[in-house]
Amino acid sequence: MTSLSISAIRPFIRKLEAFRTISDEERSDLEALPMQITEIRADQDLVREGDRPSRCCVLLRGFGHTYKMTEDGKRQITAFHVPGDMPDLQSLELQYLDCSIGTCSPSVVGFIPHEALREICRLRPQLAAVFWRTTLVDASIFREWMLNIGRREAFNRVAHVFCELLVRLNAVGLARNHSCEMPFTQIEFADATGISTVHVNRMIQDLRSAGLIVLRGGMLTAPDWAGLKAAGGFDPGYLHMERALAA
Amino acid sequence: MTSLSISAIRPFIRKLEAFRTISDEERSDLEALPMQITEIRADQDLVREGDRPSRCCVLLRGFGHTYKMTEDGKRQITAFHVPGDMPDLQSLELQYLDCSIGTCSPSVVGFIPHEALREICRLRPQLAAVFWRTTLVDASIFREWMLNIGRREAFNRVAHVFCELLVRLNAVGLARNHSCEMPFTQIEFADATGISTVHVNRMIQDLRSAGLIVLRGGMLTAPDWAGLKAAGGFDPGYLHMERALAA
DNA sequence: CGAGCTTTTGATCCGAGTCAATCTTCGTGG
DNA sequence: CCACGAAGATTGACTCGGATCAAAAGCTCG
Repeated sequence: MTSLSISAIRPFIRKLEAFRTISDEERSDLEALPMQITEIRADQDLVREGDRPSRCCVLLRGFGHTYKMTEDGKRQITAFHVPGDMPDLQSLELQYLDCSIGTCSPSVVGFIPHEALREICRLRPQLAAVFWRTTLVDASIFREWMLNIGRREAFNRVAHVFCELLVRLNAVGLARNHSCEMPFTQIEFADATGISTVHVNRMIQDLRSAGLIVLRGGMLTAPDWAGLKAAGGFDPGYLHMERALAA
Repeated sequence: MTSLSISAIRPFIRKLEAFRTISDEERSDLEALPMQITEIRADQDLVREGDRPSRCCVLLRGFGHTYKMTEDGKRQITAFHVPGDMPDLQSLELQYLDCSIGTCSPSVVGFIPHEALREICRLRPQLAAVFWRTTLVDASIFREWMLNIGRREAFNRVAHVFCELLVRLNAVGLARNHSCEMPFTQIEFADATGISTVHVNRMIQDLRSAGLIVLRGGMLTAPDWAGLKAAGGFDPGYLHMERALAA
């Protein structure tokens, strides 16, 4: 169990290291966190809007998303999650969950009791600061998504989402040569970009015929990275990954 | 100067108290923060995307907004700011500013050096947690705005924004009887909701003729609060203001 | 092999954008 | 106190990006 968790949480440590060096002592404290590690099927909710969780999730393998629904049943995905992400870290400080979080692919998720996280934050204020920082980066991504959804055309929106996922996956070692796993459905891209499924499909085909993406069998490749970035109006600054991008 | 700042920072304390009781010691530490208080005209940028500030702003009087621009010059407002808000608190942890922040009306702004904020966070971890919490609430608001922009019709979007502003202003004592100051222009509402100015104008007129709002001379009133909430699909849970709403 | 998803395609429609002009407001200077 | 100019609010006419509807074609997996 212990050895399993130590290797399993590697994406988690890697994600934190995208923002700041993690010392050996910090690393061993992180590895010592009590964590219940569970395999979870695709399309399962981990938590739901209105919950008052007493633990946080860490996505260790697989992909997920955060979403909200309007009163009349329309869904907006507010974030995609990749390995290493703590999608509900906010629940440590905010009792009430204002959104739902689910898996998009078969996943491995670690659950850490709030208590244990509070303890490690108390003992290691530097780690608390890194956790804070990850939530601030999430907020920065939300701002960029608002710009994307509110002020870019459909074609550019979809390109932007692909750019972001490639860069974020690259930061946790899950992309190479502008190529990565991409298990999200077009329905999910539609709900993330605020357009309809049919139109997402058309934009993806336009991106294909422009030679900007290859998307087949759950894999995405960007044969023309500069072109894709230009199409998405993508500037990675908002991801605050100086360290990871420099590497 | 000291007495000026102590009374001037009242909205700041009040905002924090919307989320948690502030003890007397915490309050006096907050009042002792070195703060340069400045009057600023309307439509001035406080900070710009790309800056690396060494201080944080507190909006003490007046209204502001955070915004980002696309490469081709379209603006998305990602947040409105009311007295008490710290619109760039994130800069304490994230070097690079990923958005611009400006005033919308004549304002009074306090500037607090990062150093001083880091010091108070070190001495009073409980206050650090409250600061973290305010940034998490901001993120929650971003998620709700994404839902608003991505999945609600123009009429409902505009209603939602009015609901949120009424509740937030009420929380800092700046609204009564569902009525508050409302200095934002229709251009700003357009850039906040992701629609065009012309269409915002039409939606506002629809809201008026539906008897849901009275908007004149920089004042907003909601004669039919339940109706406006219904129109906006507004549920204040995402504001995480149990304390303020209960009061 | 068939059921149930996704993805794709085509046809049609509508919410909202754009353009252009006019009307208000409001602050400023004479 | 009033004329003037600038910015915001309003209105109308026209256009278009993207939604909706419906159906067909691929995939995946029990």
